[in-house]
Amino acid sequence: MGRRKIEIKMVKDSNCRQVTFSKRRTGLFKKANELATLCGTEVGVVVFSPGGKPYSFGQPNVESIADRFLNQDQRKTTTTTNASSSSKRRSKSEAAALEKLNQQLNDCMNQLNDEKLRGEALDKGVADAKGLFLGGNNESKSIQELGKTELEKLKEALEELRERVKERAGEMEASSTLLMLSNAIEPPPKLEDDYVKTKVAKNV
Amino acid sequence: MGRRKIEIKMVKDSNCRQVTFSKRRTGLFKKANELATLCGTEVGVVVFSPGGKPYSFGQPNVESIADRFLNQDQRKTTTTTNASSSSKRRSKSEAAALEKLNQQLNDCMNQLNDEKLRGEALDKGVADAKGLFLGGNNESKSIQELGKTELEKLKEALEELRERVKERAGEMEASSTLLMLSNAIEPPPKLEDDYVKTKVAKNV
DNA sequence: AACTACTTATAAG
DNA sequence: TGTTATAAATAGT
Repeated sequence: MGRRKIEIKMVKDSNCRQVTFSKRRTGLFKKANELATLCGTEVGVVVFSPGGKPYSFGQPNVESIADRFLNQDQRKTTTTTNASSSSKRRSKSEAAALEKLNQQLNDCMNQLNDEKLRGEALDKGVADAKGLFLGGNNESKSIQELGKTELEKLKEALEELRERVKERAGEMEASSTLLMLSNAIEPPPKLEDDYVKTKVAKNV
Repeated sequence: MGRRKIEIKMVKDSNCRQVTFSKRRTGLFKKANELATLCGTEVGVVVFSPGGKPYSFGQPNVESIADRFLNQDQRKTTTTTNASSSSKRRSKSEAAALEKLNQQLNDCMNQLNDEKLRGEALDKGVADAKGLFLGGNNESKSIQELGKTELEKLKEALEELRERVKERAGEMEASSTLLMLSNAIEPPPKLEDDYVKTKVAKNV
């Protein structure tokens, strides 16, 4: 949200870090207040500055939030997010907290696994797509995998390309690429072939 | 930050309120996490939903934040803490286990986030690749984005395709697709064109 | 500390 | 739940 995108990593320069801390603490408290107001809920936030000084926001006040949270009723289901632990109240609830964290970790790892599998599938798809154009030695297979609708689209797209070639016959990459296409598929007469090679040489 | 500016007042419709709560709780926790990460500081947030359900975020965990805050902040309580503030007597091993789980969950969620971003990038890449082939009206731009090396590869790939066409002149999809290619780029004489259309009709 | 150009969050659909 | 137009937060100055 600033002049540039930043990575969410520890800010190295301690001066910048202090500035960032101030700005973002203000923003965080503002958000907390809006949430409490809009939804009529209790919200508590505690932050320690890089120098160790405590800052807090609370609706109605931090202490009551902390107490309510720490002493919360065991009947309720506590949902925690991210780097958090949960409920309190002697060892009984601690066991529950551990169990719940465990469950969250489990869920998270499952999701991570799913995402990884999806990523791999996409990698493969991208590789195939590249192969189809630039690629290797499985063209007919790939082409055969295209559906009829896709073949139609391909045809249309290439017809449009042909028009472009006409329009901009003397231009750069696009044109010479299409000449190459033409050359590769329907070898032109010898002289034409040489002409094409000359054109291509400019761009390759 | 939405389609319209809203007043920061209690949202009347309880359904909308619940939606707003969910979105903004997510946003608040994200901000809290960013602050903690960017500045290397401890941050704790506790929120109760309109239904009274507690949610929390904590770096490293809410309880330690709460304890640190309640025990250190002398401004409001001169007397030492009572029942509510003391989780110091939690056993060392439990604290360590909790901390470790928290760290694992944190790591896992960061990885998950990375994977999701990567997956989105790949999705976009695949979509672009499809557009390049089947696509719309930005062919020349896309082709111009190909580097010289890629143009070389494209040329080689297409030359190999031409060979295949020769070899398997009468065969199915691959061949007719290539005939379409040819047709699209270098329109054959009328009679040839009709022939091609007949061939294509079998497969489209 | 104030200013914006940009990113991010989110209200509405 | 996912999308999009717009408001808001904020990084660099």
